[in-house]
Amino acid sequence: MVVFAGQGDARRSMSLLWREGVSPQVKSGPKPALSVDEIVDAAIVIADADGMAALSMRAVGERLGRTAMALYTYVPSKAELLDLMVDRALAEVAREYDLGAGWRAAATAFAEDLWAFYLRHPWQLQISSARPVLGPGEFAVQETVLRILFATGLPPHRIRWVLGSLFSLVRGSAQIAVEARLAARESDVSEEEWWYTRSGMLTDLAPDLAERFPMVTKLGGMEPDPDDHTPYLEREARLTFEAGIQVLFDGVEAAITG
Amino acid sequence: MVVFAGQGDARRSMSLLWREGVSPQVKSGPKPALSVDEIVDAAIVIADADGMAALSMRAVGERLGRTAMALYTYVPSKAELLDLMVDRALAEVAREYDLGAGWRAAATAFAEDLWAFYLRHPWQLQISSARPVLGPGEFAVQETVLRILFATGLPPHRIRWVLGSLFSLVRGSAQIAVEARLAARESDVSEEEWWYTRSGMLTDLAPDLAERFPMVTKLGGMEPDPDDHTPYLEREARLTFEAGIQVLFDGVEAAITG
DNA sequence: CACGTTACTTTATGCTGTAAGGAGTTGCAA
DNA sequence: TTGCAACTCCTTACAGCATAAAGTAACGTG
Repeated sequence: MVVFAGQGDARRSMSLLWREGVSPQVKSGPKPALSVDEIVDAAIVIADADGMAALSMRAVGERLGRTAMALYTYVPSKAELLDLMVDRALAEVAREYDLGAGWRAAATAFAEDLWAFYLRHPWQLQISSARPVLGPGEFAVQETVLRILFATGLPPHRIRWVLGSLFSLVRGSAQIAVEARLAARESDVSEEEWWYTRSGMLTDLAPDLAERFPMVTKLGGMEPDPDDHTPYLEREARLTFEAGIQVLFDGVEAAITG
Repeated sequence: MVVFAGQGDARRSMSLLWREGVSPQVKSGPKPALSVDEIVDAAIVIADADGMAALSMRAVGERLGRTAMALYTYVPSKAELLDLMVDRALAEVAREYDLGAGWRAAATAFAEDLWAFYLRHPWQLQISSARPVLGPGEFAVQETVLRILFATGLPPHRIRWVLGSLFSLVRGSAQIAVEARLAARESDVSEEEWWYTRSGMLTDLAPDLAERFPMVTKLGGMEPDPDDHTPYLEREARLTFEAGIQVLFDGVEAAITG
């Protein structure tokens, strides 16, 4: 199910997000052996490697040689930890795109990087983007893409939907690619096996499939490319991504000239 | 976190999905007081009303006056129940679209209906579309949209990415709208309050925001429309949806003539 | 050296999905 | 008619989850 970021206690969450360069006040008591950053990093490592389902407070604690409860000294709750994960990961997205070759080249490069980012951090796609985290990482990404999009010369109200569509297309197609991988691993069944088994059962259970759904049949299924051993769904997702942003950018060009 | 459909035992799941018109064999033992359909319907009601987080086997059982374990007589596990929910809900999507006014009008109407469907059943967006359920409902929806898209005259390999982009755009924008609502309810904070609180804290924590992120500032935030009291994010999502599919369909037209 | 503050642990609570086993009901065969 | 197998449904139990509450140990400052 979807995880909502931005659900924890607002003030605590936000001050953790924007804690950049806060002078560590001298305090009594034992020295903290951990740090928020260490915890967030550990959580990201777990989520990257084993998926969101494996991300428990116990797991993060264990990875740092602590109990789950030890984390609560640093982080108010799991919700805030998720916020911090999201924003910290976003910080690694590139910020500088050369606009010398035009906005379209830069926008395409950005979309590529964002796609790669989601493949590196699949769990990002499982976190709702409706309630933004409003951390420095997220702002930086927005700033980056907006600098490119404003180079089109379009007014803000147009930029907004371009932004929305761009993220929808990248997230949507990346999700297919990512979940194809995740699902394969979670169920210990490769994509090929899965499809093979399922289509066999389908012809058993609904032998009239081709007549009932002629268009689906006409579209055809996986035709493996002997030269490309990327799993089918992932390749399909990739093609959708490329074609999708092309069409979007064509639309932007039309809006500019029209 | 994302829920994977299609993860349960393949054979059992598929035969439940395609059980249409299976003759109920005479069996010994007490008459079943429930049915798979009743269970699936109850689960959908719960998910519609209270969200995926509230959908537990105990909750479904309770709604039917049974214990959680009673459900396991009808359904092998929660994973299969999710498959059945997905496919059954999809069955309510309209199937007949008039192609008399051209593919574009029909495709737009379909996109509208799909958007409305996701707003009616927000939990659908929380289920991965990477591993399709392969049930009759899903096939019917695919058949419906493909009948429209094949009316463009484009070859299958082009239809595929149009299909993918269409679903990405609809799902992506619907997700924003839907999660804006969900998050508001889950946190007992209205969208306006949430934004107000957050932006207040932002100016406290990062007073140089406007200088650091000039483009974000330039894009502007929520400008409430005095005539339209739809929440901001939902309105924004709606605009993205409309503009997104327009651009997509423009691209399709270009592909046809070009 | 005592005391307050802080880091961290243990224990406990109420959720979750579901395995295991038992009770009760029904239809068919002997 | 009786016995039995098949079936529905229940209770109990378990592991794993987030996290509240309370306790212990370490540390800096008075």
